[in-house]
Amino acid sequence: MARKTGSHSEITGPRVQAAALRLIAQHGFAAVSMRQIAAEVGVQAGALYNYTNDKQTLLFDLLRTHMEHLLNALGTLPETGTPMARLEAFCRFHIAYHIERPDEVFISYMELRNLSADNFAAIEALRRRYESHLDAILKDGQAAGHFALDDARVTTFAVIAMLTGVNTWYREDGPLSKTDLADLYWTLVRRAVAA
Amino acid sequence: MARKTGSHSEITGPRVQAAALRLIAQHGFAAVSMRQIAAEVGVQAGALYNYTNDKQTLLFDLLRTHMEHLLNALGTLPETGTPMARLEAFCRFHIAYHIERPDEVFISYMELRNLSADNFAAIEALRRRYESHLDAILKDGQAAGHFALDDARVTTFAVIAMLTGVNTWYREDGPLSKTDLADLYWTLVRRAVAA
DNA sequence: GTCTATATGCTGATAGAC
DNA sequence: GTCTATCAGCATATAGAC
Repeated sequence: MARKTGSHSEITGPRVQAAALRLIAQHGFAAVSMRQIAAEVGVQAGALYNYTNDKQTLLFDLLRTHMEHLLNALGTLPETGTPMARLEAFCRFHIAYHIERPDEVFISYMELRNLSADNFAAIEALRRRYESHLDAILKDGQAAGHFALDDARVTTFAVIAMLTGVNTWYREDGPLSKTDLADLYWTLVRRAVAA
Repeated sequence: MARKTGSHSEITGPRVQAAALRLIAQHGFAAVSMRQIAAEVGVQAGALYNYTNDKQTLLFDLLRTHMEHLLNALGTLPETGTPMARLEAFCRFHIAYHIERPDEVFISYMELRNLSADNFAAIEALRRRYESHLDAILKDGQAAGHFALDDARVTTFAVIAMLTGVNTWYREDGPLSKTDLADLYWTLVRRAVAA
């Protein structure tokens, strides 16, 4: 299998994504230059444009890929069971996924401002799909009398904000195991919504 | 009272702060240039350096001022009453203050990355002082048997994240009044912590 | 206190050699 | 697919006139 001239790697594309993700999470999109990303990968800046049309597209692809992975993973959760069981599964999933991918989560909240209008709309649509999953669970549980909610939509925002907040303080080398963590948050959510 | 030569305003300093706040909240610190801030104020870029040593200091002063105002306002809350009453007062205060100053809150979370190490440490210390206020209420209520908390520290993080999340979706021209909003969040918090 | 002018360096992106 | 070289523009910050 002949390589093309000058190719030193079969996987430069993913390495560009990984470098961009790490650097943008650390310094912010506007503060990171294409040259910095190239240096992290070990190529010259011009070579990056074999893998992205421009810097904006690079950011958009990072966010879109993250949201699609998140939605795919969400899709593997069982859709049967009581609303309470489904809510617990969602909460544990959300925490586990977010702890596992802090950089992706971080830039998906922090860099929305730096998306073009079209790209922003696309990411927001994916985010709404994710939130609507929780919203549906809450409304089902409300209708079945398992939950006592004054406003399901607000509860969705509140629960997601609370759970996502773990990324601002949780450290894997700290005193709490991931199971402890999920148990603590689940207890808070359960008590907040239970009838 | 003689003005100095070329002075066109007694309040350029505050106007610089306000312009920087608005632009940074909208576009991000690294994406906003001193020229943009100057244009918003109506002066040339060089004139900004009469009011700040450099761009970094401008950001730091915005965040420090916000945190100090927040702590001062927090200090006006009554420190007497049951832990439940103090918790309710804190929650309503936090939501009201954050809704009232969305730009300041936004940059205080988003631009921490762009602070120098020393400046970051200073802002983090102020933030910890704020969080410790809620932590103290939770621990008092726990000790008095009014709250049932598995972990007061985690509950502090969870409650603050949940309440701060209002800024990501709440709009004053939407269907919910500020009172409705505070009532909804307070209900969630109360049920999550009550014994 | 604000202006103009400038020093110095970095930016995103492209062209063409290999 | 990666390199080098380059374009045209904008960045922060400062100096000195007024």
